[in-house]
Amino acid sequence: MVKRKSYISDYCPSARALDVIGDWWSLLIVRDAFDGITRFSDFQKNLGIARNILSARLRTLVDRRILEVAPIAEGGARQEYRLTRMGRDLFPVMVALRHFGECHLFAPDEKRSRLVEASTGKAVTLVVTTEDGRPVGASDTTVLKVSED
Amino acid sequence: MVKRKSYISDYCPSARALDVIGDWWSLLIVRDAFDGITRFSDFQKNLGIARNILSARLRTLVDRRILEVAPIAEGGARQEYRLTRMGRDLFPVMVALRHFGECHLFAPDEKRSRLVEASTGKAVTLVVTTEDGRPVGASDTTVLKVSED
DNA sequence: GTCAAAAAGTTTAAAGATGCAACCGATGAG
DNA sequence: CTCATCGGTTGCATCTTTAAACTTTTTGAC
Repeated sequence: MVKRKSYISDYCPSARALDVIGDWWSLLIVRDAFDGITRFSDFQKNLGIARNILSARLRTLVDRRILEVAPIAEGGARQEYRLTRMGRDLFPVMVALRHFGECHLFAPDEKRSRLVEASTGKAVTLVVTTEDGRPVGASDTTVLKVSED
Repeated sequence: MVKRKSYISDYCPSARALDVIGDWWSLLIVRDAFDGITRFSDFQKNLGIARNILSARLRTLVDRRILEVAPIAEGGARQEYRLTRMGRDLFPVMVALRHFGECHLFAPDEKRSRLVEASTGKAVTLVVTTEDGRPVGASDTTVLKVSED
């Protein structure tokens, strides 16, 4: 979609992820999809995005298997956009962004929406851990360059 | 930086976060900063970004308190860009993106870089949990619209 | 100390992306 | 049958990004 130097994303998983959902609108569309929005015009109204751009973004998100299109069930021939399995796997990314926003981008007394567990109403957050479950911070970690799996 | 309808990010923490680091280059710069890069020309070489854009992005990242500028220690008058406390708090976002990339954007046998705990070499990952530590998935959660803190 | 090269930008013109409004064909409501 | 709505597409004006040239300090080599 956007023409860029692709050598950046050769080996780095974060860069490849950004290649897929790194432009301004894509993640907002995904956020709305997590909120249950499925229709073209609902995305459009909610985001205030230009229609041609929304159309292009939805197309590339479908191409990249983040969303899938299906005809709406009840009789009609209209379509709806839903997150694929892969799209739903962006959930931690959304939670991480939300958490960052909550911590740093709101005045203490400012109104905001909150993400909670549906059954208990408890706040949802996230932790970075090693594979055996111990929490780690940025400074405890290092990136191994280009290793075989 | 980019002119957008700002009513999108009125109350949603994810949208505000995207407002700050949601454009293509900013998160890549932050990723490099996590990798220890501090100098203008190192960012430029590593990313292949146009210099004027890098200059603009660094400036806005500094304005938004993600990065800070300081003169380089050893005698010189050159500057270096470092993550602030707030910038380091983007770590979970980077890990989430990296994890998504690793799971979905590489062929099984393809070479890639990996994020590990420095002291043990164990893989680093992340979990979405409730405040009391139980893991939850996207479908277990719901967003409460605009609530007072 | 001098000269050359690199660092860290700024400027400018062309190419590409985005936003806006108008238009269009297919449904669906009455 | 007629009209409004949905889900787009097309064309045009505007804004952004890029690439490449040009400054101005700062290093480094001799």
